[in-house]
Amino acid sequence: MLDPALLRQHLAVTAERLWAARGLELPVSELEALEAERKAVQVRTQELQANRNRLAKEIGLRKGKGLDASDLLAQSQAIPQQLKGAEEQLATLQERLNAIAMRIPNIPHESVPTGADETGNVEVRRHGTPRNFDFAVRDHVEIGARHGWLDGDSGAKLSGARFTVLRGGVARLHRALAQFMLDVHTGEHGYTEYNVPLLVNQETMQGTGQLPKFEDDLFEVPLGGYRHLAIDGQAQAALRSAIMRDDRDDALALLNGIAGDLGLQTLGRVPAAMWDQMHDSEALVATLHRWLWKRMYLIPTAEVSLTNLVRDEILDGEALPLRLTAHSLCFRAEAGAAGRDTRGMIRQHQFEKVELVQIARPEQSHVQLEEMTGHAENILRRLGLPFRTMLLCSGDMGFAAVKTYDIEVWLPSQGTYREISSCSNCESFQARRMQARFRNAAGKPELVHTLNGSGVAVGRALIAVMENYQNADGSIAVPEALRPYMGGVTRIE
RNA sequence: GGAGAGGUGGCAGAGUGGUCGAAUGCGCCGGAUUCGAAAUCCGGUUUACGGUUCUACCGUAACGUGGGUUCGAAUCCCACCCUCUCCGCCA
Repeated sequence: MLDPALLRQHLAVTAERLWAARGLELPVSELEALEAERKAVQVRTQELQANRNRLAKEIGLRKGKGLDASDLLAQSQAIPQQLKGAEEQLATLQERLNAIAMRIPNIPHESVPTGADETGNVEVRRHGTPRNFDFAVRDHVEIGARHGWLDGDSGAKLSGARFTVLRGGVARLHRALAQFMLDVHTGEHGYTEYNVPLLVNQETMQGTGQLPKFEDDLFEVPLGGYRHLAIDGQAQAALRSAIMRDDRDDALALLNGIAGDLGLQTLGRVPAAMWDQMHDSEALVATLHRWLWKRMYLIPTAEVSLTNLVRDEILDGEALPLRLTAHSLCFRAEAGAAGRDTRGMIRQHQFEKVELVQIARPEQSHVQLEEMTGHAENILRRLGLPFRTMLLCSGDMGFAAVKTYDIEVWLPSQGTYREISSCSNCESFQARRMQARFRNAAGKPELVHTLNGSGVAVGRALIAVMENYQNADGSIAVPEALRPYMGGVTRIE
Protein backbone atom coordinates (compact mmCIF):
# COMPACT_ATOMS: atom_id res chain seq x y z
CA MET A 1 0.00 0.00 0.00
CA LEU A 2 1.18 3.48 -0.83
CA ASP A 3 1.63 6.06 1.87
CA PRO A 4 -1.88 7.48 2.43
CA ALA A 5 -0.36 10.96 2.34
CA LEU A 6 0.35 10.43 -1.36
CA LEU A 7 -3.33 9.86 -1.99
CA ARG A 8 -4.38 12.86 0.08
CA GLN A 9 -1.90 15.70 -0.17
CA HIS A 10 -0.21 14.72 -3.42
CA LEU A 11 -2.92 12.99 -5.37
CA ALA A 12 -2.32 14.73 -8.71
CA VAL A 13 1.41 14.02 -8.73
CA THR A 14 0.86 10.43 -7.63
CA ALA A 15 -1.69 9.84 -10.38
CA GLU A 16 0.74 11.26 -12.94
CA ARG A 17 3.58 9.04 -11.78
CA LEU A 18 1.44 5.91 -11.83
CA TRP A 19 0.20 6.75 -15.30
CA ALA A 20 3.69 7.40 -16.63
CA ALA A 21 5.24 4.33 -15.01
CA ARG A 22 2.55 1.69 -15.21
CA GLY A 23 -0.13 3.05 -17.51
CA LEU A 24 -2.53 3.02 -14.58
CA GLU A 25 -5.32 5.53 -14.30
CA LEU A 26 -6.22 6.51 -10.76
CA PRO A 27 -9.84 7.40 -10.09
CA VAL A 28 -8.80 10.87 -9.02
CA SER A 29 -12.14 12.59 -8.71
CA GLU A 30 -13.66 9.65 -6.87
CA LEU A 31 -10.76 9.60 -4.44
CA GLU A 32 -11.01 13.33 -3.88
CA ALA A 33 -14.72 13.17 -3.20
CA LEU A 34 -14.45 10.17 -0.87
CA GLU A 35 -11.55 11.76 0.95
CA ALA A 36 -13.35 15.06 1.49
CA GLU A 37 -16.37 13.22 2.81
CA ARG A 38 -14.27 10.99 5.00
CA LYS A 39 -12.65 13.99 6.60
CA ALA A 40 -15.95 15.67 7.37
CA VAL A 41 -17.59 12.50 8.66
CA GLN A 42 -14.61 11.53 10.76
CA VAL A 43 -14.46 14.91 12.44
CA ARG A 44 -18.18 14.78 13.17
CA THR A 45 -17.95 11.22 14.49
CA GLN A 46 -15.10 12.06 16.79
CA GLU A 47 -16.92 15.12 18.08
CA LEU A 48 -19.94 13.00 18.94
CA GLN A 49 -17.69 10.47 20.65
CA ALA A 50 -15.95 13.19 22.64
CA ASN A 51 -19.32 14.57 23.68
CA ARG A 52 -20.54 11.14 24.75
CA ASN A 53 -17.40 10.54 26.76
CA ARG A 54 -17.62 13.91 28.48
CA LEU A 55 -21.25 13.40 29.54
CA ALA A 56 -20.75 9.80 30.60
CA LYS A 57 -17.76 10.74 32.72
CA GLU A 58 -19.70 13.56 34.39
CA ILE A 59 -22.62 11.24 35.11
CA GLY A 60 -20.25 8.77 36.68
CA LEU A 61 -18.71 11.50 38.83
CA ARG A 62 -22.07 12.73 40.09
CA LYS A 63 -23.38 9.26 40.80
CA GLY A 64 -20.22 8.50 42.67
CA LYS A 65 -20.99 11.41 44.95
CA GLY A 66 -24.64 10.40 45.21
CA LEU A 67 -25.81 13.44 43.27
CA ASP A 68 -28.65 13.62 40.79
CA ALA A 69 -27.68 13.31 37.14
CA SER A 70 -31.03 13.09 35.44
CA ASP A 71 -30.47 16.28 33.40
CA LEU A 72 -27.25 14.89 31.95
CA LEU A 73 -28.88 11.53 31.34
CA ALA A 74 -31.59 13.26 29.36
CA GLN A 75 -28.97 15.06 27.30
CA SER A 76 -27.20 11.79 26.60
CA GLN A 77 -30.22 9.83 25.40
CA ALA A 78 -30.00 10.91 21.76
CA ILE A 79 -26.28 10.44 21.26
CA PRO A 80 -26.03 6.68 20.67
CA GLN A 81 -28.37 6.82 17.72
CA GLN A 82 -26.62 9.78 16.07
CA LEU A 83 -23.30 8.13 16.73
CA LYS A 84 -24.36 4.83 15.24
CA GLY A 85 -25.25 6.51 11.97
CA ALA A 86 -22.03 8.51 11.85
CA GLU A 87 -19.86 5.50 12.70
CA GLU A 88 -21.48 3.38 10.03
CA GLN A 89 -21.06 6.11 7.47
CA LEU A 90 -17.41 6.50 8.40
CA ALA A 91 -16.77 2.77 8.29
CA THR A 92 -18.31 2.56 4.83
CA LEU A 93 -16.21 5.45 3.55
CA GLN A 94 -13.03 4.00 4.98
CA GLU A 95 -13.89 0.66 3.45
CA ARG A 96 -14.32 2.20 0.04
CA LEU A 97 -11.13 4.22 0.29
CA ASN A 98 -9.24 1.23 1.55
CA ALA A 99 -10.56 -1.00 -1.21
CA ILE A 100 -9.15 1.43 -3.76
CA ALA A 101 -5.86 1.95 -1.93
CA MET A 102 -5.25 -1.79 -1.55
CA ARG A 103 -5.41 -2.22 -5.32
CA ILE A 104 -2.99 0.54 -6.27
CA PRO A 105 0.46 -0.79 -7.19
CA ASN A 106 3.75 0.57 -5.93
CA ILE A 107 5.52 3.49 -7.62
CA PRO A 108 8.83 2.49 -9.26
CA HIS A 109 12.15 3.72 -7.94
CA GLU A 110 13.78 6.60 -9.82
CA SER A 111 16.52 4.28 -11.09
CA VAL A 112 13.96 2.13 -12.92
CA PRO A 113 13.69 2.71 -16.70
CA THR A 114 10.26 3.65 -17.98
CA GLY A 115 8.72 1.17 -20.34
CA ALA A 116 5.47 -0.53 -21.19
CA ASP A 117 6.46 -4.20 -21.27
CA GLU A 118 9.40 -6.62 -21.20
CA THR A 119 10.91 -5.02 -24.30
CA GLY A 120 11.82 -2.06 -22.08
CA ASN A 121 13.94 -4.15 -19.71
CA VAL A 122 17.64 -3.43 -19.55
CA GLU A 123 20.39 -6.01 -19.39
CA VAL A 124 22.80 -5.06 -16.62
CA ARG A 125 25.23 -7.96 -16.80
CA ARG A 126 25.85 -11.34 -18.30
CA HIS A 127 27.83 -14.31 -17.02
CA GLY A 128 29.10 -17.47 -18.68
CA THR A 129 29.15 -18.50 -22.30
CA PRO A 130 26.53 -20.81 -23.76
CA ARG A 131 28.11 -24.12 -24.61
CA ASN A 132 28.64 -25.23 -28.23
CA PHE A 133 27.01 -28.58 -28.82
CA ASP A 134 28.43 -30.90 -31.47
CA PHE A 135 25.14 -32.80 -31.62
CA ALA A 136 21.49 -31.93 -31.97
CA VAL A 137 20.37 -30.33 -28.72
CA ARG A 138 17.34 -31.87 -27.06
CA ASP A 139 15.01 -29.97 -24.80
CA HIS A 140 14.29 -31.15 -21.27
CA VAL A 141 11.09 -32.86 -22.37
CA GLU A 142 12.94 -35.08 -24.82
CA ILE A 143 15.80 -35.78 -22.44
CA GLY A 144 13.33 -36.57 -19.67
CA ALA A 145 11.09 -38.78 -21.77
CA ARG A 146 13.76 -41.29 -22.78
CA HIS A 147 14.12 -42.81 -19.34
CA GLY A 148 10.86 -41.71 -17.82
CA TRP A 149 12.66 -39.07 -15.78
CA LEU A 150 10.10 -36.41 -16.56
CA ASP A 151 6.61 -37.81 -16.96
CA GLY A 152 4.05 -35.26 -18.05
CA ASP A 153 1.49 -37.91 -18.96
CA SER A 154 1.46 -39.26 -15.43
CA GLY A 155 1.21 -35.72 -14.12
CA ALA A 156 -1.80 -35.16 -16.32
CA LYS A 157 -3.36 -38.45 -15.24
CA LEU A 158 -2.96 -37.70 -11.56
CA SER A 159 -3.78 -34.01 -11.62
CA GLY A 160 -4.15 -32.45 -15.05
CA ALA A 161 -2.23 -30.03 -17.21
CA ARG A 162 0.82 -28.30 -15.77
CA PHE A 163 1.83 -31.15 -13.47
CA THR A 164 4.87 -33.36 -13.93
CA VAL A 165 6.08 -36.51 -12.21
CA LEU A 166 9.86 -36.75 -11.67
CA ARG A 167 11.55 -40.12 -11.40
CA GLY A 168 14.88 -41.70 -10.55
CA GLY A 169 18.09 -39.74 -10.95
CA VAL A 170 16.32 -36.60 -12.10
CA ALA A 171 14.04 -36.63 -9.06
CA ARG A 172 17.17 -36.87 -6.98
CA LEU A 173 18.86 -34.11 -8.94
CA HIS A 174 15.85 -31.91 -8.23
CA ARG A 175 16.19 -32.60 -4.52
CA ALA A 176 19.95 -32.03 -4.68
CA LEU A 177 19.43 -28.61 -6.24
CA ALA A 178 17.18 -27.47 -3.41
CA GLN A 179 19.59 -28.79 -0.77
CA PHE A 180 22.54 -27.15 -2.44
CA MET A 181 20.85 -23.77 -2.68
CA LEU A 182 19.76 -23.82 0.95
CA ASP A 183 23.24 -24.77 2.09
CA VAL A 184 24.85 -21.95 0.13
CA HIS A 185 22.43 -19.33 1.42
CA THR A 186 22.63 -20.43 5.04
CA GLY A 187 26.32 -21.30 5.04
CA GLU A 188 27.77 -18.51 2.91
CA HIS A 189 25.21 -15.75 2.54
CA GLY A 190 24.09 -15.42 6.14
CA TYR A 191 20.46 -16.47 5.83
CA THR A 192 18.53 -18.32 8.50
CA GLU A 193 16.67 -21.36 7.28
CA TYR A 194 12.92 -21.59 7.82
CA ASN A 195 10.27 -24.15 7.13
CA VAL A 196 6.96 -22.38 6.72
CA PRO A 197 3.26 -23.11 6.24
CA LEU A 198 2.12 -23.48 2.64
CA LEU A 199 -1.48 -22.83 3.56
CA VAL A 200 -2.07 -19.32 4.87
CA ASN A 201 -4.98 -17.09 5.79
CA GLN A 202 -6.37 -14.01 4.12
CA GLU A 203 -4.53 -11.46 6.27
CA THR A 204 -1.23 -13.04 5.29
CA MET A 205 -2.07 -12.84 1.59
CA GLN A 206 -3.05 -9.21 2.02
CA GLY A 207 0.19 -8.43 3.79
CA THR A 208 2.37 -9.20 0.79
CA GLY A 209 -0.12 -7.92 -1.78
CA GLN A 210 -1.54 -11.11 -3.37
CA LEU A 211 -4.95 -10.09 -2.06
CA PRO A 212 -7.30 -8.50 -2.74
CA LYS A 213 -6.29 -7.87 -6.33
CA PHE A 214 -4.87 -11.18 -7.51
CA GLU A 215 -7.26 -13.71 -6.08
CA ASP A 216 -7.57 -15.44 -9.47
CA ASP A 217 -3.90 -16.40 -9.42
CA LEU A 218 -4.27 -18.31 -6.17
CA PHE A 219 -5.54 -21.74 -5.21
CA GLU A 220 -7.96 -21.52 -2.34
CA VAL A 221 -9.04 -24.20 0.06
CA PRO A 222 -12.38 -24.05 1.86
CA LEU A 223 -11.84 -24.37 5.59
CA GLY A 224 -13.87 -27.09 7.23
CA GLY A 225 -14.58 -28.71 3.88
CA TYR A 226 -17.48 -28.32 1.55
CA ARG A 227 -20.28 -28.69 4.08
CA HIS A 228 -20.18 -24.92 4.39
CA LEU A 229 -21.33 -24.75 0.79
CA ALA A 230 -24.90 -25.56 1.69
CA ILE A 231 -26.98 -22.41 2.01
CA ASP A 232 -30.62 -22.87 2.87
CA GLY A 233 -32.95 -22.06 -0.04
CA GLN A 234 -35.54 -20.28 2.07
CA ALA A 235 -32.97 -18.06 3.73
CA GLN A 236 -31.64 -17.25 0.28
CA ALA A 237 -35.06 -16.25 -1.02
CA ALA A 238 -35.72 -14.07 2.02
CA LEU A 239 -32.37 -12.39 1.61
CA ARG A 240 -32.97 -11.78 -2.05
CA SER A 241 -36.24 -10.09 -1.19
CA ALA A 242 -34.58 -7.90 1.46
CA ILE A 243 -31.97 -6.83 -1.07
CA MET A 244 -34.66 -5.93 -3.61
CA ARG A 245 -36.44 -3.85 -0.99
CA ASP A 246 -33.08 -2.25 -0.17
CA ASP A 247 -33.69 -3.12 3.49
CA ARG A 248 -30.21 -3.24 4.98
CA ASP A 249 -31.20 -4.13 8.52
CA ASP A 250 -33.31 -7.04 7.39
CA ALA A 251 -30.57 -8.20 5.02
CA LEU A 252 -28.06 -8.05 7.85
CA ALA A 253 -30.26 -10.13 10.15
CA LEU A 254 -30.74 -12.73 7.44
CA LEU A 255 -27.03 -12.78 6.64
CA ASN A 256 -26.20 -13.33 10.27
CA GLY A 257 -28.69 -16.17 10.36
CA ILE A 258 -26.90 -17.80 7.45
CA ALA A 259 -23.50 -17.16 8.97
CA GLY A 260 -24.69 -18.69 12.23
CA ASP A 261 -25.94 -21.81 10.43
CA LEU A 262 -22.56 -22.15 8.76
CA GLY A 263 -20.75 -21.78 12.07
CA LEU A 264 -19.22 -18.47 11.06
CA GLN A 265 -18.71 -15.20 12.85
CA THR A 266 -21.65 -12.84 12.51
CA LEU A 267 -21.41 -9.38 10.96
CA GLY A 268 -22.11 -6.05 12.62
CA ARG A 269 -22.86 -4.40 9.34
CA VAL A 270 -22.88 -5.40 5.70
CA PRO A 271 -19.55 -4.42 4.14
CA ALA A 272 -20.00 -1.84 1.42
CA ALA A 273 -18.45 -3.98 -1.30
CA MET A 274 -20.58 -6.98 -0.32
CA TRP A 275 -23.76 -4.92 -0.46
CA ASP A 276 -22.81 -3.60 -3.90
CA GLN A 277 -22.14 -7.11 -5.13
CA MET A 278 -25.35 -8.54 -3.78
CA HIS A 279 -27.21 -5.73 -5.45
CA ASP A 280 -25.54 -6.06 -8.81
CA SER A 281 -25.24 -9.79 -9.10
CA GLU A 282 -27.85 -12.39 -9.92
CA ALA A 283 -25.50 -15.00 -8.53
CA LEU A 284 -26.41 -14.47 -4.90
CA VAL A 285 -25.11 -17.80 -3.69
CA ALA A 286 -21.75 -17.24 -5.33
CA THR A 287 -21.54 -13.83 -3.70
CA LEU A 288 -22.43 -15.29 -0.31
CA HIS A 289 -19.79 -17.96 -0.66
CA ARG A 290 -17.26 -15.36 -1.57
CA TRP A 291 -17.94 -13.34 1.54
CA LEU A 292 -18.94 -15.88 4.13
CA TRP A 293 -16.67 -18.80 3.41
CA LYS A 294 -13.69 -19.23 5.55
CA ARG A 295 -10.88 -20.29 3.32
CA MET A 296 -7.16 -20.59 3.21
CA TYR A 297 -4.83 -20.04 0.32
CA LEU A 298 -1.91 -22.05 -1.02
CA ILE A 299 1.13 -19.81 -1.18
CA PRO A 300 2.34 -18.86 -4.66
CA THR A 301 5.81 -18.28 -3.15
CA ALA A 302 7.43 -18.63 0.27
CA GLU A 303 7.85 -14.85 0.15
CA VAL A 304 4.32 -14.75 1.51
CA SER A 305 5.04 -16.84 4.59
CA LEU A 306 8.51 -15.53 5.26
CA THR A 307 7.69 -11.84 4.90
CA ASN A 308 4.58 -12.08 7.04
CA LEU A 309 6.66 -13.41 9.91
CA VAL A 310 7.32 -9.76 10.80
CA ARG A 311 3.70 -8.68 10.43
CA ASP A 312 2.53 -6.60 13.42
CA GLU A 313 6.01 -6.65 14.91
CA ILE A 314 8.24 -3.84 16.07
CA LEU A 315 11.76 -5.11 15.48
CA ASP A 316 14.99 -4.14 17.11
CA GLY A 317 16.70 -1.81 14.64
CA GLU A 318 20.10 -3.24 15.57
CA ALA A 319 19.06 -6.68 14.36
CA LEU A 320 18.39 -5.50 10.79
CA PRO A 321 18.72 -6.59 8.13
CA LEU A 322 17.09 -9.95 8.75
CA ARG A 323 17.92 -12.57 6.15
CA LEU A 324 15.46 -15.44 5.85
CA THR A 325 15.37 -18.37 3.47
CA ALA A 326 13.08 -21.32 2.92
CA HIS A 327 12.68 -24.14 0.47
CA SER A 328 8.99 -24.57 -0.26
CA LEU A 329 6.37 -25.73 -2.65
CA CYS A 330 4.62 -22.96 -4.56
CA PHE A 331 1.18 -23.10 -6.11
CA ARG A 332 -0.06 -20.89 -8.90
CA ALA A 333 -3.34 -21.03 -10.75
CA GLU A 334 -1.70 -19.47 -13.84
CA ALA A 335 -5.10 -18.06 -14.71
CA GLY A 336 -3.74 -15.49 -17.17
CA ALA A 337 -1.21 -17.77 -18.81
CA ALA A 338 -3.45 -20.08 -20.82
CA GLY A 339 -1.48 -21.50 -23.73
CA ARG A 340 1.87 -20.15 -22.57
CA ASP A 341 4.76 -22.54 -21.91
CA THR A 342 2.50 -25.55 -22.15
CA ARG A 343 5.36 -27.86 -23.14
CA GLY A 344 7.46 -29.37 -20.38
CA MET A 345 7.79 -28.17 -16.82
CA ILE A 346 8.64 -24.50 -17.30
CA ARG A 347 5.28 -23.33 -16.04
CA GLN A 348 3.60 -25.62 -13.52
CA HIS A 349 0.72 -25.27 -11.08
CA GLN A 350 2.98 -26.71 -8.42
CA PHE A 351 6.71 -26.15 -8.23
CA GLU A 352 9.51 -25.76 -5.74
CA LYS A 353 11.58 -22.74 -4.97
CA VAL A 354 14.21 -21.61 -2.52
CA GLU A 355 13.17 -18.14 -1.49
CA LEU A 356 15.23 -15.30 -0.05
CA VAL A 357 13.66 -12.56 2.06
CA GLN A 358 15.32 -9.59 3.70
CA ILE A 359 13.86 -7.18 6.21
CA ALA A 360 15.93 -4.01 5.99
CA ARG A 361 16.29 -0.50 7.29
CA PRO A 362 15.03 1.99 4.69
CA GLU A 363 18.40 3.58 4.04
CA GLN A 364 19.96 0.16 3.43
CA SER A 365 17.35 -1.52 1.32
CA HIS A 366 18.69 -0.71 -2.13
CA VAL A 367 22.14 -1.91 -1.17
CA GLN A 368 20.51 -5.05 0.17
CA LEU A 369 18.73 -5.58 -3.15
CA GLU A 370 22.05 -5.58 -4.99
CA GLU A 371 23.43 -7.98 -2.42
CA MET A 372 20.48 -10.33 -2.64
CA THR A 373 20.54 -10.36 -6.43
CA GLY A 374 24.19 -11.34 -6.12
CA HIS A 375 23.21 -14.22 -3.82
CA ALA A 376 20.82 -15.60 -6.42
CA GLU A 377 23.37 -15.13 -9.22
CA ASN A 378 25.90 -16.95 -7.12
CA ILE A 379 23.82 -20.12 -7.24
CA LEU A 380 23.89 -20.10 -11.04
CA ARG A 381 27.59 -19.31 -11.05
CA ARG A 382 28.29 -22.26 -8.81
CA LEU A 383 26.17 -24.50 -11.01
CA GLY A 384 28.06 -23.32 -14.09
CA LEU A 385 24.90 -22.07 -15.80
CA PRO A 386 25.11 -19.06 -18.15
CA PHE A 387 22.78 -16.25 -17.20
CA ARG A 388 22.04 -12.60 -17.66
CA THR A 389 20.58 -10.13 -15.21
CA MET A 390 17.85 -7.76 -16.33
CA LEU A 391 16.67 -4.58 -14.67
CA LEU A 392 12.92 -4.60 -15.21
CA CYS A 393 11.31 -1.51 -16.65
CA SER A 394 8.40 0.18 -14.92
CA GLY A 395 5.70 -1.56 -16.91
CA ASP A 396 7.01 -5.09 -16.38
CA MET A 397 7.36 -4.98 -12.61
CA GLY A 398 5.13 -6.72 -10.11
CA PHE A 399 2.49 -5.03 -8.01
CA ALA A 400 4.46 -4.52 -4.81
CA ALA A 401 7.95 -3.77 -6.11
CA VAL A 402 9.75 -0.46 -6.57
CA LYS A 403 12.65 -2.14 -8.32
CA THR A 404 13.19 -5.64 -9.66
CA TYR A 405 16.04 -7.60 -11.18
CA ASP A 406 15.18 -10.73 -13.11
CA ILE A 407 17.87 -13.32 -13.55
CA GLU A 408 17.51 -15.33 -16.73
CA VAL A 409 19.24 -18.64 -17.33
CA TRP A 410 20.37 -19.90 -20.71
CA LEU A 411 18.19 -22.65 -22.19
CA PRO A 412 19.98 -24.18 -25.20
CA SER A 413 16.82 -25.77 -26.58
CA GLN A 414 15.15 -22.39 -26.85
CA GLY A 415 18.34 -20.53 -27.73
CA THR A 416 17.37 -17.86 -25.25
CA TYR A 417 17.48 -16.80 -21.63
CA ARG A 418 14.49 -17.64 -19.42
CA GLU A 419 13.56 -16.22 -16.05
CA ILE A 420 14.79 -18.30 -13.13
CA SER A 421 14.81 -15.68 -10.40
CA SER A 422 13.22 -12.37 -9.61
CA CYS A 423 14.62 -10.12 -6.89
CA SER A 424 12.60 -7.14 -5.70
CA ASN A 425 12.70 -4.32 -3.23
CA CYS A 426 9.20 -3.44 -2.07
CA GLU A 427 10.42 -0.66 0.22
CA SER A 428 7.59 0.09 2.69
CA PHE A 429 4.73 -1.10 0.45
CA GLN A 430 4.29 -4.48 2.10
CA ALA A 431 5.47 -3.25 5.49
CA ARG A 432 2.66 -0.70 5.57
CA ARG A 433 0.07 -3.37 4.85
CA MET A 434 1.63 -5.59 7.48
CA GLN A 435 2.46 -2.92 10.05
CA ALA A 436 5.99 -4.30 10.13
CA ARG A 437 8.23 -1.78 11.84
CA PHE A 438 11.48 -1.28 13.65
CA ARG A 439 12.50 1.18 16.35
CA ASN A 440 14.68 3.85 14.75
CA ALA A 441 17.46 5.92 16.29
CA ALA A 442 14.92 8.39 17.65
CA GLY A 443 13.14 5.51 19.38
CA LYS A 444 10.11 5.86 17.11
CA PRO A 445 8.54 2.94 15.24
CA GLU A 446 9.25 3.20 11.53
CA LEU A 447 8.19 0.95 8.66
CA VAL A 448 10.82 -1.54 7.53
CA HIS A 449 11.64 -2.21 3.90
CA THR A 450 11.00 -5.72 2.61
CA LEU A 451 12.87 -7.51 -0.14
CA ASN A 452 12.34 -10.88 -1.71
CA GLY A 453 14.05 -12.92 -4.35
CA SER A 454 14.12 -16.42 -5.73
CA GLY A 455 17.31 -18.11 -4.87
CA VAL A 456 16.39 -19.80 -7.24
CA ALA A 457 13.40 -21.63 -8.77
CA VAL A 458 14.21 -25.31 -8.35
CA GLY A 459 12.17 -26.72 -11.22
CA ARG A 460 13.59 -24.27 -13.71
CA ALA A 461 17.08 -24.88 -12.39
CA LEU A 462 16.52 -28.57 -13.02
CA ILE A 463 15.52 -27.84 -16.61
CA ALA A 464 18.57 -25.64 -17.06
CA VAL A 465 20.91 -28.31 -15.71
CA MET A 466 19.31 -31.04 -17.82
CA GLU A 467 19.62 -29.00 -21.00
CA ASN A 468 23.01 -27.39 -20.43
CA TYR A 469 24.64 -30.56 -19.12
CA GLN A 470 23.16 -33.02 -21.61
CA ASN A 471 25.38 -35.45 -23.48
CA ALA A 472 25.06 -36.85 -26.98
CA ASP A 473 23.99 -40.24 -25.62
CA GLY A 474 21.06 -38.73 -23.72
CA SER A 475 22.71 -38.82 -20.30
CA ILE A 476 23.12 -35.82 -18.05
CA ALA A 477 26.39 -34.78 -16.40
CA VAL A 478 26.00 -33.79 -12.76
CA PRO A 479 27.45 -30.32 -12.07
CA GLU A 480 30.42 -30.41 -9.75
CA ALA A 481 28.63 -28.49 -7.03
CA LEU A 482 25.79 -31.01 -6.84
CA ARG A 483 27.86 -34.18 -6.65
CA PRO A 484 28.08 -34.20 -2.85
CA TYR A 485 24.28 -34.18 -2.84
CA MET A 486 24.12 -37.04 -5.36
CA GLY A 487 26.18 -39.56 -3.47
CA GLY A 488 29.14 -38.78 -5.68
CA VAL A 489 27.29 -39.67 -8.89
CA THR A 490 28.77 -37.76 -11.84
CA ARG A 491 26.33 -38.78 -14.53
CA ILE A 492 22.66 -39.60 -14.71
CA GLU A 493 21.93 -42.22 -17.32
C1' G B 1 -13.97 -35.00 17.69
C1' G B 2 -15.25 -34.88 23.49
C1' A B 3 -14.36 -32.35 28.42
C1' G B 4 -12.22 -28.32 31.00
C1' A B 5 -9.26 -23.69 31.65
C1' G B 6 -7.80 -19.26 29.60
C1' G B 7 -6.69 -14.87 26.10
C1' U B 8 -5.29 -7.51 29.59
C1' G B 9 0.72 -2.88 28.08
C1' G B 10 7.98 -5.56 26.34
C1' C B 11 7.09 -9.67 30.21
C1' A B 12 4.48 -11.31 34.74
C1' G B 13 -0.11 -10.10 36.64
C1' A B 14 -4.52 -7.15 39.17
C1' G B 15 -8.95 -5.23 37.72
C1' U B 16 -16.40 -8.17 37.27
C1' G B 17 -20.52 -1.41 34.94
C1' G B 18 -18.49 4.99 35.96
C1' U B 19 -12.46 10.16 37.32
C1' C B 20 -9.41 2.64 33.89
C1' G B 21 -5.20 3.60 28.61
C1' A B 22 -5.66 0.54 32.73
C1' A B 23 -2.86 -1.06 39.84
C1' U B 24 1.56 -3.58 41.23
C1' G B 25 6.13 -6.08 40.15
C1' C B 26 10.00 -7.02 36.55
C1' G B 27 12.42 -4.99 32.39
C1' C B 28 13.93 -0.54 29.81
C1' C B 29 15.34 5.00 29.63
C1' G B 30 16.78 9.50 32.37
C1' G B 31 18.28 11.66 37.06
C1' A B 32 20.04 11.56 42.34
C1' U B 33 23.55 9.02 45.48
C1' U B 34 28.89 6.74 44.57
C1' C B 35 35.89 7.36 43.10
C1' G B 36 33.11 3.70 40.12
C1' A B 37 29.54 -0.20 40.49
C1' A B 38 25.71 -2.90 43.14
C1' A B 39 21.78 -1.62 46.24
C1' U B 40 18.49 2.41 47.18
C1' C B 41 15.53 6.74 45.92
C1' C B 42 12.98 10.09 42.23
C1' G B 43 10.90 10.66 37.37
C1' G B 44 9.67 8.62 32.69
C1' U B 45 8.32 4.38 29.58
C1' U B 46 2.05 1.57 24.17
C1' U B 47 0.26 2.01 19.38
C1' A B 48 -2.84 3.56 15.37
C1' C B 49 -5.83 7.23 13.24
C1' G B 50 -7.62 12.24 12.71
C1' G B 51 -7.50 17.67 13.38
C1' U B 52 -4.65 21.93 13.81
C1' U B 53 -1.49 27.46 14.83
C1' C B 54 2.47 20.57 12.46
C1' U B 55 10.00 18.59 15.63
C1' A B 56 4.29 20.83 19.56
C1' C B 57 -0.71 20.64 21.01
C1' C B 58 -5.80 18.73 20.95
C1' G B 59 -9.13 14.74 19.96
C1' U B 60 -10.66 9.64 18.78
C1' A B 61 -9.83 4.45 18.93
C1' A B 62 -7.55 -0.04 20.87
C1' C B 63 -7.87 -5.02 27.19
C1' G B 64 -8.13 -12.03 21.20
C1' U B 65 -11.89 -10.63 16.84
C1' G B 66 -16.78 -8.96 15.42
C1' G B 67 -21.42 -7.56 17.22
C1' G B 68 -25.20 -6.45 21.22
C1' U B 69 -27.11 -4.16 25.92
C1' U B 70 -26.20 0.80 28.38
C1' C B 71 -25.95 7.81 29.24
C1' G B 72 -21.26 4.91 30.09
C1' A B 73 -18.16 -1.79 28.80
C1' A B 74 -11.54 -4.57 30.03
C1' U B 75 -15.87 -5.67 33.24
C1' C B 76 -22.60 -7.97 31.35
C1' C B 77 -24.77 -10.87 26.75
C1' C B 78 -24.04 -13.43 21.78
C1' A B 79 -21.03 -15.38 17.88
C1' C B 80 -16.33 -16.47 16.10
C1' C B 81 -10.86 -17.10 16.46
C1' C B 82 -6.67 -18.66 19.11
C1' U B 83 -3.77 -20.96 23.24
C1' C B 84 -3.17 -24.57 27.16
C1' U B 85 -4.53 -29.37 29.87
C1' C B 86 -6.85 -34.25 29.71
C1' C B 87 -9.29 -38.06 26.55
C1' G B 88 -10.04 -40.03 21.50
C1' C B 89 -8.09 -40.26 16.46
C1' C B 90 -3.91 -39.59 13.31
C1' A B 91 1.35 -38.36 9.74
